[in-house]
Amino acid sequence: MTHAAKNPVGRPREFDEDKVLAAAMEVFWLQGYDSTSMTDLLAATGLHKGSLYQAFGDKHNLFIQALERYVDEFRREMSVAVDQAESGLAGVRALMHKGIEKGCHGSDCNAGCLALNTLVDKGTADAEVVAVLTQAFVKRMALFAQAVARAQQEGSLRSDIAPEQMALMINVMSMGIVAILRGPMDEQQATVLVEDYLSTLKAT
Amino acid sequence: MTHAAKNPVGRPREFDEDKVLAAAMEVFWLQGYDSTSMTDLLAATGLHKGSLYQAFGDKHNLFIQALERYVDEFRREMSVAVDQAESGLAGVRALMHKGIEKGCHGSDCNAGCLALNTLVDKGTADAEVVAVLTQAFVKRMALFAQAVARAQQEGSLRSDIAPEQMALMINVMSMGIVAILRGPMDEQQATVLVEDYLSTLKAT
DNA sequence: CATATTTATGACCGAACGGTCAAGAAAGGA
DNA sequence: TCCTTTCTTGACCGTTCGGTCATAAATATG
Repeated sequence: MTHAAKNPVGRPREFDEDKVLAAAMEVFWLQGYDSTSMTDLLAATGLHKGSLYQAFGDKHNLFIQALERYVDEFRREMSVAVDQAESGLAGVRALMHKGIEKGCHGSDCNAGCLALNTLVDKGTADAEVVAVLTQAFVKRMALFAQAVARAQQEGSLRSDIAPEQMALMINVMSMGIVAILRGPMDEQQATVLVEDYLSTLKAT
Repeated sequence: MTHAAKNPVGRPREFDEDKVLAAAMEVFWLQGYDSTSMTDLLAATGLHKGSLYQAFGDKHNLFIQALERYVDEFRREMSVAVDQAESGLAGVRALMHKGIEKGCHGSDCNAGCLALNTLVDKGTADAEVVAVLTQAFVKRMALFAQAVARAQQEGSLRSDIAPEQMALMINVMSMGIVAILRGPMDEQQATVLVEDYLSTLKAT
């Protein structure tokens, strides 16, 4: 029975919840969960301690919300990219490029992917994180599988591997690329790698 | 001028340095650097605070040594695996399997790879970590490239991609697999994925 | 205006952190 | 035996951590 009240009683918020969440997400993204202190978050959001806790709960809660925001935004971007593609193959390529682009976020261009960073960092230890990430993974897989299936129907990708399986493979390769972007590989090399990889998937 | 003295002056160590390092490595592996407290390390090693600090320096120093131990051991295992292989293709397969096996270490079978975990966690922020990991990466690449080159010469892997580039690609795929082993994928699925992937690399 | 309700502010808290160090114990050398 | 050196033990330290809460301020309602 919680309908959004238009004129809520009490002192109104002085901050934009989503802007705060975006700022928190950014910090978690760049620094990781453990390395991000409440002090960092307060500085980034501009809020004071009480306000942050009252609005978002504790640090872990805030992180979960920031992570959800991230995966939603990411999926939306990927969805747009694949929808704009003029072919299945172009869609697959766009998805992989979007991942690289996302991983090359920020000034140092090696922040990586918050979802992947979190997965590798926390593994299966954190149940709430697992829930968010698995759901995100399923949706992401659907995007990949759809693009792959289309490309196979168009005859541009080989058909000797089931679309779901190929989608998984491509997804995993994407994750590998994004992971290594954190270290010894740059964006350009990653792009080359994508093309090399796609060449192994093309129909003969 | 530091030749190892056979009868060093002073009270002798009561612990095996390498055993302690192995224990510390294990904890860092399972929990990650930030989530591992000195208390955890003391419990795992059985040492007391002063001894640990006196023998290994501070936490970061201990971690670097543990990481070095890890990558050395890993590389040795990979080297053995590839040397035992009866063909180039078998070597490549063995390398990928070794990575999975390593990633499925421990009871929960999802500890991942300490090197990869560290790369994703720290990125380029920690200079000493970067140094260790880049050197390890180079050596690892050499192993992969050698196996790939052999397989290409034997005609079992396609030759339209330069061995170094294909080695990089395989390496990245391996990393992706190990990364996702931390989450929604199990060892068996990973093995299937390896075969699917190798099928895309085989010479036609 | 009075009251109820919500938010803003920042002082404050206990716990845990990484790290230090003084005192005692165990060895070799003189 | 006594001294020097190294290692062991664990008490101790200052800092930072995540988190709480009392108070003040701002709005809607009556």
